Amino acid sequence: MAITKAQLFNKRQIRAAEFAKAIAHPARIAILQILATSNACYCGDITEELPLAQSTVSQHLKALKSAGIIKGEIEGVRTCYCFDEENLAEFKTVMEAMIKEFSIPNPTCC
Amino acid sequence: MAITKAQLFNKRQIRAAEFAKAIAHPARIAILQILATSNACYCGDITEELPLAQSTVSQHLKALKSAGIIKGEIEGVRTCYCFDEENLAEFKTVMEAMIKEFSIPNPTCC
DNA sequence: AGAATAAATCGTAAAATTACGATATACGAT
DNA sequence: ATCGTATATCGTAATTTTACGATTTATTCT
Repeated sequence: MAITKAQLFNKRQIRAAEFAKAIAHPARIAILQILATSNACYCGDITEELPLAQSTVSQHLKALKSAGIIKGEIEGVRTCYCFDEENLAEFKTVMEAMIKEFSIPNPTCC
Repeated sequence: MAITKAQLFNKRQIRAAEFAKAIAHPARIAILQILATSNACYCGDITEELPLAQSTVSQHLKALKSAGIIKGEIEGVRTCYCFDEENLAEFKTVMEAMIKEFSIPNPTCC
């Protein structure tokens, strides 16, 4: 983009956007669902359940980890991915706060 | 991107990702907060409250409208933007369902 | 009809995202 | 030490996003 003005928004807005961006792709939602509902937690197992290449899944996992939604525990040659419960709580708080905020009916307009 | 495989994910995943993408930018979250808490609802008024050009705000409004989170009612020379309550309910449902889904502790791993 | 105003769209450029295959890295087993 | 396996990273290409100013469109007012 021509100019980046993200720094002109507040931290809450930036964090919420970050979380939203993390789940702004069907593949990442699918990965999170796999983590939540199946017992797959290795990149390889997750890749098997998805129509994507291993490198692509690894990339998506990295994105989820960067946002803090998941964490990766190295287990020898592989990495076990699972939800980062602490940050997941923050995710919930941020998202629910936003949902709540948007639900305030504005009486002055429309 | 080289190949698009979005069609290989299910509708719920795609819809959730769409909603998430809509709020995946601080400016769009700020716009929604302005809509929710101030009585600004015209592109011009919203632009005044943000460090962005009118055309940029208009673009963000379009993205929010495309996702269905807001709607625009033409009022003569201007357009009054407000939440699309029906879709906002869907947004809430989808997001809350996802949050809930991710909260199921996986007993088999990590 | 013409001027003023608000919003949308166009054109453009920079950056980010997404995907893949190929390669590198890291670890366990032999 | 070497081999095999799992994951991460690199390199690349296509697409999308983001931003801006300039222009167009649409409507109201004079």
